[in-house]
Amino acid sequence: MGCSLRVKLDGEWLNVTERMNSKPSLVDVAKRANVSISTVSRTITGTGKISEETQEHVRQVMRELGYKPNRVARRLRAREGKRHLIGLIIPNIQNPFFADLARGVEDVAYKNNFAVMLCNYDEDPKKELFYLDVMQAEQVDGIILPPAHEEDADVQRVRQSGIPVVCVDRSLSDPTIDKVEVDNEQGSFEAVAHLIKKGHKRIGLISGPGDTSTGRERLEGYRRAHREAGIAVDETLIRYGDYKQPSGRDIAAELLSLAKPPTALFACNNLMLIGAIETIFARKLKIPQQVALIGYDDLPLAAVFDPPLTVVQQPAYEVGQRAAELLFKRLEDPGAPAGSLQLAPKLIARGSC
Amino acid sequence: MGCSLRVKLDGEWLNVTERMNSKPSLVDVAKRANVSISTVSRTITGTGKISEETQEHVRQVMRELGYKPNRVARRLRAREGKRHLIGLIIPNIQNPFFADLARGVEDVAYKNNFAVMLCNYDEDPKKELFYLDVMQAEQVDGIILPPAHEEDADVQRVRQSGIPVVCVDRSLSDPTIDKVEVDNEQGSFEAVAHLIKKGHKRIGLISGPGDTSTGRERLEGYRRAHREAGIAVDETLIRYGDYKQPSGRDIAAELLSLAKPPTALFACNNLMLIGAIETIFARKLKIPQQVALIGYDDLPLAAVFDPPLTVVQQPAYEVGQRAAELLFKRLEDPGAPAGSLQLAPKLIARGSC
DNA sequence: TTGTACGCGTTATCAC
DNA sequence: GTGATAACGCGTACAA
Repeated sequence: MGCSLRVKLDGEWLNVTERMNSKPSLVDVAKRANVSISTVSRTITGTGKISEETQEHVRQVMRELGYKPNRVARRLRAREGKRHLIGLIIPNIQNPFFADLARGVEDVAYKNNFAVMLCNYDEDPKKELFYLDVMQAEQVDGIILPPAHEEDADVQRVRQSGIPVVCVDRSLSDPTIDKVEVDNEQGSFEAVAHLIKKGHKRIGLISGPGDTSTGRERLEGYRRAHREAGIAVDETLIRYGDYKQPSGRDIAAELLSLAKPPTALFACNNLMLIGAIETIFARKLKIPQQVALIGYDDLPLAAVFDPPLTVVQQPAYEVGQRAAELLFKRLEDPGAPAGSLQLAPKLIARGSC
Repeated sequence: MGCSLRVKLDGEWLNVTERMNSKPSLVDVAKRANVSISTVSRTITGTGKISEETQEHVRQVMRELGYKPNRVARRLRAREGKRHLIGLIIPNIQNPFFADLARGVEDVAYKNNFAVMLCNYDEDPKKELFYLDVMQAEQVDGIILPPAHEEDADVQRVRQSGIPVVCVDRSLSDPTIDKVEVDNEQGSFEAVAHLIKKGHKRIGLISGPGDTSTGRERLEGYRRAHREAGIAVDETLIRYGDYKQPSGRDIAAELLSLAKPPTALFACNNLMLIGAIETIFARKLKIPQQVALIGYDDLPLAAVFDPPLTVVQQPAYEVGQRAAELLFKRLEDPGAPAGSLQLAPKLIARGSC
C-alpha cells in the first residue's frame, strides 16, 4: 500500500506511492500528472481545449500507469451517442446469414471504436423482449435488429424511449424507422420465375413466418412470378415455416406426400433449405430430376454440393455494414429523416433446378 | 401520474410532481412507495430481510412505474460476481462450431439471469486484446474464450487482474485455469486410424495453427495413429492452416499437387474442410475414390452431402454449457481449485472415406 | 486553459 | 426490518 516503490516502467525509473492493488482511475492519473481530473478526462474524450504539451504529459502518465478508462462509469455519465456501445439482437446466430451480417456490423463498429453487444433471441419474442430490456438497461447508443415481426410493439416501445433503432433484413411497418433491407419480393420473384422457366408449374413454397416482412414479401414474389406467367397458385403448396431447420424438413415432407406433389421446392431461407434437403435425402429423391430445389440465402457448401444448389444470394455482410453506418449517422444527427436502404439480391443459378 | 406526492427526502417533506420524461430510478420507486432506496434495492437484489408485505408493495410500485434497474449503475457499484454480465470472446462467429458453443453459453447465462457480451476476434490476437480490454473495462464478472494461442500473455494478464477466465475448446498452458475441452488427441487419432484402416498410408493433414492447443493435439493424434499402425509419417504431408476456409482450399491444392499426392485428406476443422472440398470440386476429383476425406467438426450439410462427409463430431453446445456452468461455479467460490472438463468427440463414419 | 464540485443510479455499510 | 449515507469512476457546468 502506501509504500514507496522504485519501478522501472517504459524505460525509466520512477518513484511510485500509489495503491497498486486495484486498477488506476482518472484520479490516480490526475494525481500522478499533477493536473485535475477534468484535464485528464478532457484529453481522453478530446473535448475542451487542453494545451498540446499537457495532453502529451497526461497521455504519458496514462501509459505509465496502464490506465484504461472504465467503460461502465463512462456510460453512466456520458450522453446518448457517446457511450461507445451498440446492441445487436439477432434471431439466430446459428444461421450463416446472420453470422455474416453480424460480422458486417462488428467491423464497422470496431472501426468507430465502438463495442457490440451481440445477443441471440432464437426467434422467440419473449427472449427478444428480454434482450431489448437488457440493451436499454445497458444504456446502449443504439440497437440493430431484425424484429421478430412487423408489428413489434416491444421494439416500438424501446424506440419511443429514445434509443435509435435500425432494422436489418426484416423491417417494421413503421416507415419512420431506419432500415436496411434486401429486395425480398424481387429475389423471390426471380427464384420462382427461374423455376417456371425450367418448366415447373407446381412449386412448393416453404415460406417464412407470415408476420415477418421477409416472409410476406417473399411470398408476394412467389405470387407475382405465377401471376406474370399466367399460372394459378395452388394454395395447398404454400406452407409457413419458422426459418428453422426442422420446419423445412417437416414441410418438405408434407409437400412431397401430397397426392399431387410439387415438382419443385422453394425454401425461403437457408436453414429451411437444409431441412428440405434432409427430407429429399431420406426419400432418396434425385435433385433436380425428381424434385427441383432452390433456396434463399447462400450456404457454405452450396457451390460444391451435388448438385450445386441454386440460391438467391443476399449481401449479408454488406447489410450489416450499411446498418451500422446508418446507426452511426443517426447518432451524429438524431433529427435526420429516416434512412432506408434496399440492397439487391442475386440469383446464383447452379445445378439444383 | 402527474399526481402530487408528499415525500421525505434529505430530512424534509417535499411535494413531488415527478418527471415523467425520463426513466424512473430507484429513487422514484422509493419515493412513490414511501420507503428508502435501500429497501427498494434490497427487494430487487433479494439480499437483506424485508418483510414480505413491504416487498410486495415495492414490487407493485415498480410495476406501476415501469421501473427497470439500470444495469450500468448496478455494475459500477456491485462487487465481482454480482454484475450479471459475462464476456464471450470467440475466434470466428462464422464457424458453426463456435455458433453452437455460443448458444450453449448463452442459454446457461440466460437461465442465471446473466447477459452475455459476445465478441468476435477473427483469429486476430490484436482484436482479441482489444476485446479483452473492453471486457475488463465493462467490468464483466468473467470471460469465456478459446485463446488465440497456448501462451497467451494477454489472457493471463487479464486473469491476474482478477477476472475469472474459462478456456473453452482451446486451452492455455497454465494448468490452474478453468477449462472445458474436447479430447482432441483422441478425436484426431480416431479419424486417422479410421483412414488407415481403410487402407490409406499417405494422409494429408490440413492442420490448425501449431501454437493452439487444438492444433497441437490434433497433430499429435495424427502422429500416434501412424505410430500405432507402424506407418512412418511423411512430414511433407503436414501443413498448417489458420482454421479458415481459404487456407483449407490452398493447402488441399498444395497437397494434391505433390509429386506423390496423399490418397486421403484430413482437415482439422470444418471451415478448412469446406476449403478442401472446394479444391477437390475444382479438380473434379471423386470422393472417396480419388481422394478420401475426413473432417473435424460436423457441418450442417455434412450428412446429406454426396458423399456424406465423415467427420469427428464435437459436442459444441455442451462445451459452451459446461463452460458457463464452470464460470458460475467459480463466481460462487473464487477460491476453489481449477475445474477441468474433457468431453469426448465422436467419429461419425459416413461415406467420404 | 485549468480546476472544483456535483450528479449519474446503484450497492454496501453502518446505524437504529 | 428499515433508513441514511458513502462510495463506484467519470463527464461537465461553472468558476477561476
